[in-house]
Amino acid sequence: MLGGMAWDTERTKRLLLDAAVDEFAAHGPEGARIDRIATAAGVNKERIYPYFGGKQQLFAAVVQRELEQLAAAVPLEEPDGGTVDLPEYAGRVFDYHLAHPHLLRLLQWEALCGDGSAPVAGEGRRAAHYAEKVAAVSRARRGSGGAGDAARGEVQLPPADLLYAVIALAGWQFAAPQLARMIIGGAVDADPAARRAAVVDMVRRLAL
Amino acid sequence: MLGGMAWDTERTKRLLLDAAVDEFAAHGPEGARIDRIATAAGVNKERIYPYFGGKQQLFAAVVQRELEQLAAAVPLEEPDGGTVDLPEYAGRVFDYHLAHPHLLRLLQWEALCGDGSAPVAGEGRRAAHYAEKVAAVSRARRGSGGAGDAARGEVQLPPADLLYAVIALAGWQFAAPQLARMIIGGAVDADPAARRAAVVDMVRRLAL
DNA sequence: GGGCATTCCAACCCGCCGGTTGGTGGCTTC
DNA sequence: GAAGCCACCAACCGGCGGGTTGGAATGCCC
Repeated sequence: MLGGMAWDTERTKRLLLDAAVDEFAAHGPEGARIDRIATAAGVNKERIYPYFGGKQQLFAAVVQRELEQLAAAVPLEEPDGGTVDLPEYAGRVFDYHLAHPHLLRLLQWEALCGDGSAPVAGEGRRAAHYAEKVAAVSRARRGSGGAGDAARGEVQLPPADLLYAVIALAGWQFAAPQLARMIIGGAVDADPAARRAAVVDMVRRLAL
Repeated sequence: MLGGMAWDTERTKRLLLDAAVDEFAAHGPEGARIDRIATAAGVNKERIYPYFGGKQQLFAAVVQRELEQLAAAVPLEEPDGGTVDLPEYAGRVFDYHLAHPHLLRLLQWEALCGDGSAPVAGEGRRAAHYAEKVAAVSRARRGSGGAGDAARGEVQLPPADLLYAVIALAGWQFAAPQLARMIIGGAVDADPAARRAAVVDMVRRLAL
């Protein structure tokens, strides 16, 4: 039609996926409406079925693509040459969630709708990804362990717990904004920089 | 009929609420089915409308009741005279989530289904409740602030941030079990005591 | 016994929504 | 031009599910 360029099936699929990300993130696999996705994409809804098979498969495709984009946007190795600043990393995780609120919502829908104990799609790859991050944290901390803290009788937190804390502290206020709003007083949207600074500060204290 | 005791409207309402908790926690306000709730309660579904008004109101009633139960079961102030042990409080929050997985799921559904910025049902009371907790934390810390930490140039974390951290650290592994499983290696179910200890330890470090 | 409220049962209405189908026209390839 | 795929449009189907209604049984109060 007005877009003119027919014959580009990849573009059609991409338009559908783009619209589906918004719709699924907003309403979840149950509440999402096929018609809304098609309308938002500027594509007829029937196109979904030859390309993806149905609503559930479209949701799976959306989650998969978002995870791939995450893996591409957040590389394992630090680009600046190997030094790992964990509090700053927490800040970047916060930034990512702030800029891409879809991902966490999709993961929450996945957690809520799926069986809690059953492995999710692509769990193997994703677990390996996190194991790599834990290893990176462990590597980075081995050198930076201050003797002063050791003198205080403190034992460092296990790297996995630390990574868990980073993700929880950075992510919780996006996952449960109504709680964060009621506790903090202002929403995340009110002053993102302050929230980011708080997360960075908390991780800094934990990483001692 | 078989229950015999008709005429006990409170009992009927309670039966409906009990069944609704399970149904809503499992499927959310959209995916929940009125018929399933009524059947599980052993009550006819029409009873819902005179008592609660509809599906959404029933969901709100369920959330409210569960929150009241949490507040009653996990007080912040020690009953033995007002001392506040924040790490231990985090541990008790963890215990509560472990024993009552419904609550956090309900809050997640609420967060996902509701408009992110619009106030949720009963937000005023709930916000006041959290403000009270923040005040208690603030009161408790004023005395315990170690001079040693001040000598190190450390400023204490704001009480609200601290309470936020407690709730986030204790709750995240129940809210996103698949992430926790992939990061930590074992699920929460595998070794709850270890996870609890980790949460308590992290809060202890933050509360310094 | 006569009102009145509560509950059960059993349909029923109606809108929504996932998915399908048939027809038309355009673009590409041969 | 003929064949074939791609996309649009429009209508349609069928089931599901929230919510409603009417009728009958039962217990409470006067």
